[in-house]
Amino acid sequence: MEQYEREPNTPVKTAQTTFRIVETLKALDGATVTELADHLEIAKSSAHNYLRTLEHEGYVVESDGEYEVGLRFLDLGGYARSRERLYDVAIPEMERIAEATGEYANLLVEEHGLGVFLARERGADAVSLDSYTGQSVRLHTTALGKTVLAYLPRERVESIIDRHGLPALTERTITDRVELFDALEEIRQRECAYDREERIKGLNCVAVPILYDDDIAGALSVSGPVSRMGQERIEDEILPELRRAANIIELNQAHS
Amino acid sequence: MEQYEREPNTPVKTAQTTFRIVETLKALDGATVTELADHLEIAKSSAHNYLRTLEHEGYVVESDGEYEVGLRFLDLGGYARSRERLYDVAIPEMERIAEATGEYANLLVEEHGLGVFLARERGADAVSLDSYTGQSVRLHTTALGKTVLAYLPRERVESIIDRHGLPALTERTITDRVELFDALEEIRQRECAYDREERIKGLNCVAVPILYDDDIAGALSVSGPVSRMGQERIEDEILPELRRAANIIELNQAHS
DNA sequence: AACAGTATTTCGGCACTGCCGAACAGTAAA
DNA sequence: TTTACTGTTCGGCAGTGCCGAAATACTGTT
Repeated sequence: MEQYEREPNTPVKTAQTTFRIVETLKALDGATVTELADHLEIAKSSAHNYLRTLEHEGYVVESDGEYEVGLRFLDLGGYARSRERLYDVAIPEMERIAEATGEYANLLVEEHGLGVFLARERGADAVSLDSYTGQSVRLHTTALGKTVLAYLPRERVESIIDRHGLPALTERTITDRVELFDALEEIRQRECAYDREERIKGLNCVAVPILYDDDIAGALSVSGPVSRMGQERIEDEILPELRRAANIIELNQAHS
Repeated sequence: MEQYEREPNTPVKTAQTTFRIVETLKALDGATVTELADHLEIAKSSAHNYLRTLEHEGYVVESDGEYEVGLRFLDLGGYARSRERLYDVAIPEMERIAEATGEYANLLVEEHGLGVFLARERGADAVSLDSYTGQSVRLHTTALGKTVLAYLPRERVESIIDRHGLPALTERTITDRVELFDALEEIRQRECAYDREERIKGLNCVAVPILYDDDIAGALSVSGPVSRMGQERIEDEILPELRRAANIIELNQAHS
C-alpha cells in the first residue's frame, strides 16, 4: 500500500514558520513588522528577525516598512516548471486554441493534492481575471481539477479530500463528498468536465484530460465569460479543439 | 545616505539553511538525502529532517528517493509577478515584437541586484534555449541587465558589483570594473545595449530601457542566434520595433 | 535464501539559537 | 514638548536544530 501522506517525524519548525511568514505576506498583500507579528501572534522582534533575514536572502522585498513577497520565488518556480515536460509540449497547442477561440486556454497539473496552473494562453477576446500563472487552487473547484480527480485512483482522491477538505468558493461549488464522486463518474463517461461558476462568478470552463500511459498527466481547458460559453459553442467549437490538442499533446509526450 | 544593504542583526540561521537546501536541490537538479548532506556538509539526519518538512509543506516533491524543487514556488513567484504592473502593460507589446521579428522578446527587471526575467514571448522562428521565465541572472552578463545598470545611480551599481562580483560566463563577458562603466556610458549615449555572446555562446541580444519618471523600470530586448542578428537587421528592423514598444509601455504605466 | 552493501530513518543528548519581553530609538502627529 | 505609534536592539531562558551512532529498509548478488 502506497502512502500519500508522510508526516515528518522531527519537523524543522523554523522552516515551517519561515514559509508561514511568506504565505502570510502573500495573503495580506504585503505587511509591516507589527502587522505580521499581530497576524501570526509572534513577538515583534521575531517577525523582525525573520523579515530581515528573508530580505537579505533576496526572497522578500521591503519598501518603506512594507515587506512583500519577492520575485526571487519566480526563479525557483520557473525552474520547477521548466522541468515539467508537459509544459513544453502543451504550449504550442495552447496557443492554437487561444487563437482559434479567442478565450483563455489553461493547463493544470496536480501536486500535493492541489492544482497548479502551469500555463495560461490568452486569446484575443479573453477577459483578464484575477488569476495568474502558477496559482494553486483546490482541485474540486475547477473543471481542470475535477478532470484530474476523475482519473486519479479513488483512494488517492479520498486522501486529498481528507487533507484539503471541500471548501466552497461560490454557492455552486461542490461541497459534498458523494456529490463529488458522482460528478467524477460523469466526467469519466463524458470525457470532459464543466465548471459553471463554481470557482468564480460569471466564469465558465470546459476541460479535457491529458493522459500519459493511462495515468493522468494534467488537464487542458478553455475558460470564458458565461455569455460566450453556451452549450452549443462548447460542443461544436471548443470541445473538438480541446480534444484534438489533448490528443497531439499525449502523442508528443515521449514514452521514455 | 540611503543604504542598499542591510545585514540582519540576528539572522534566523535555520531560515537561511532552508533556502540553501532548496537552492541546492535546484543546482543539483534533484538530489537524494545523502547527496544533499554531502554537498552541504551537514549530517544526513539533518538533511532528512529538512527535506521531509519541506515536502510536507508542499515546497519539495519526492519520487523514489529523489527530492526536487516543487511547483508550489510557482504560486509565490506568479503572485509576486502579478503585482508588477510593468508585466501587464508590457505583455501585449512583447507579443507584437515576437510576431514581427520571429525571435524571442524578453522583459527584465532588477531586484536585489539581480536581473529577473519577468516574461519571454516566443516568436515563430525562435530557437528554444535553456532559459526560463523567472530566471535570475547577473546583470552584467546580459544586454538587458547592462541597460538597467546604465540607468541606475553609480553608487548603486558599485554596491551591486561589491555584492555579486563580475563573474564570467563566456570568454566575452565583461569582468573588469572600469570596462563595465565604460560600456554603461556608451549604453546611455546609444540608448540601447548589445550582448554579443556574453552570456550564452551563439546568442546575440539588443535591449532598450523602459523608464518610469526618470527611473529605470526595466529593460526590453530581442534575442536570437548570431546568424540572424546582424548589425543591419538590428538597426533597421529590431531597434525601431523595440523603441516603439518601450515608448508605448512607458506611456501606459499610469503615473499614480 | 542468506548475504553484503547501499540507502534512509530513528533515537538520545548537548549546544546552540530561536523566542520572548522589556528597553531603546526614531518618526509623526497633537 | 508630549504622546503614541512604529521599528530596532538586547539579554536570558527554553526549546530545538544538530550531530553521531544505531536501527531499519532496500537493493542486487552469490
